[in-house]
Amino acid sequence: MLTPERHERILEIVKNNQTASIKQLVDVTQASESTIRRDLDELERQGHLRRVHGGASIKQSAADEPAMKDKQTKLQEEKRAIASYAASFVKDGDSIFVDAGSTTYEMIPFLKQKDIIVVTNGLDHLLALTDHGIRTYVLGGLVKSRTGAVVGAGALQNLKQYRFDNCFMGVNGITLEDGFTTPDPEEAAIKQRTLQLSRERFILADHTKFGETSFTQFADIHEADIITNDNGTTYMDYAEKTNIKVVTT
Amino acid sequence: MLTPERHERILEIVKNNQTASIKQLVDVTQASESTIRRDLDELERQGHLRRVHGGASIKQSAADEPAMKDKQTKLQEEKRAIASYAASFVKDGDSIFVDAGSTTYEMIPFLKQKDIIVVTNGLDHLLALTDHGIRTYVLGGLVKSRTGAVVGAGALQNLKQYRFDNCFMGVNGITLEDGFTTPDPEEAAIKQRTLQLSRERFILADHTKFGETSFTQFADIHEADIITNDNGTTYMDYAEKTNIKVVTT
DNA sequence: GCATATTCTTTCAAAAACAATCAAAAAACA
DNA sequence: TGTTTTTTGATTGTTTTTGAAAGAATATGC
Repeated sequence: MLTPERHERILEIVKNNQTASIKQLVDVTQASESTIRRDLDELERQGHLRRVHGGASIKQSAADEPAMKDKQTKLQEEKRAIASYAASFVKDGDSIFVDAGSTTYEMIPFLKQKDIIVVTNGLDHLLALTDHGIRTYVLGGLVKSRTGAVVGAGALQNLKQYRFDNCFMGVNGITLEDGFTTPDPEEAAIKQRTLQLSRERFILADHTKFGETSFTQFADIHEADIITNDNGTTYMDYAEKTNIKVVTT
Repeated sequence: MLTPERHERILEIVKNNQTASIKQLVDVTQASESTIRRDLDELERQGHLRRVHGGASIKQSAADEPAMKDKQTKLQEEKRAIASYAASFVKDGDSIFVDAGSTTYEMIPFLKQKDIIVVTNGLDHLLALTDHGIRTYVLGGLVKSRTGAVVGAGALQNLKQYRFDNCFMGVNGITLEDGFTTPDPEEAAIKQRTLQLSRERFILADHTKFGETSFTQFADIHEADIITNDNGTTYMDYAEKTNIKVVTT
């Protein structure tokens, strides 16, 4: 059996059973343990599976335990609900800023019908926006490969030429004391400047963001409206200091 | 058994079984191992299969429709050869501009190893560049959904802050009289400005571009070097007016 | 927590496959 | 027919892959 064929078989077995032992794979492929081990190392290096003691298992990304996956999709649904609600604040003729990030990304399908101008610093957003036929401007500057966000001095400079009716922003942490926080200072700088240029300011946040604090603050709690959803939590504390819009899912 | 017949048989076997060993093919064709090896090398070179240790396997994701696709892939290979040659002009430490367009897109894999800064106005380029871990800046401005290119007054303004060691540009038409032409005036404006900001200027053009004229001229024939490939054509006329680099494929 | 049993990593040598070369055979050509 | 070119198969030394073995690391059972 040739190497690629063996790899195929291994991947197939692992995908079907979620997991496979070395012995099992030795039986199937008629190769030695050493060879199987080397194969598994190689396949892990290529990111096709995860090596575990005694064999291999699928990468959690594929199809994880129901519990964990459920949580993931649930959060996604939550984000979509928030995004849909957020999009309802956009009127025809508006110029809006859509920040990089997964929650704001969900807004894009809901913006399709509208006659608007969108500025974004998110790479993924760009493609989706133009795909939906939305008039889109991209912020110029350095592209961070990890987050796919445009940042840096050039981007800040570039921002100055724009004024927005609304801006929509993701966030990593929200507390009454520390306000809105995010891990990356460069992205924070963009957010901060954008807020200054917008008439209406919306922060999109699912329930996991409340009570958290991240590295860099980009605004006080009262400087933007929050759009979130009903998750059993009450946001009374926040309602005193800011305008918080809660959509029920 | 004649050579073409042997090739047919080999391809057939590989396609049916996903994979085939040298021994297996020796049995079927009654040819020697050396001959089979040579066949496999040849067939791989033609892109029909993938050579692996011990034999051959099908090219993953290969849906072969020879007729229609052939012309397409041939042009693609031509573009890749040109792109590879073009990339060889980039040195460590350079700041370069890579224009939107399919030919320049092919350059990206060849830029991977280099320590450079890339500015681009191509959306597809952006993703590929960051994926390859290249330090990338995007031009800010309006995104044209059809071509995925950033254009407009903002982009022109944005360009002013940069200076390039090299710029690499696609083109739609090249003639001695009309110089370099492209259909979209807005993209032409970007090209024109970029040329002014670059120390060395390269136009990448496969053989279909010569003798054509498109709507908007962005440079005279002598204002940039041409990188193209040998396609039986002689480019003597051009050599008198400009620096034309021909890579043989 | 300790002893036992697996499993892992590293190393090494054998086996298989490889690329390069060359001369014979076949085919093409004149 | 004789010459040239191309294709082929055998041979060589080299590289890659493989399986086995020994000691280290990890998991398991009590």
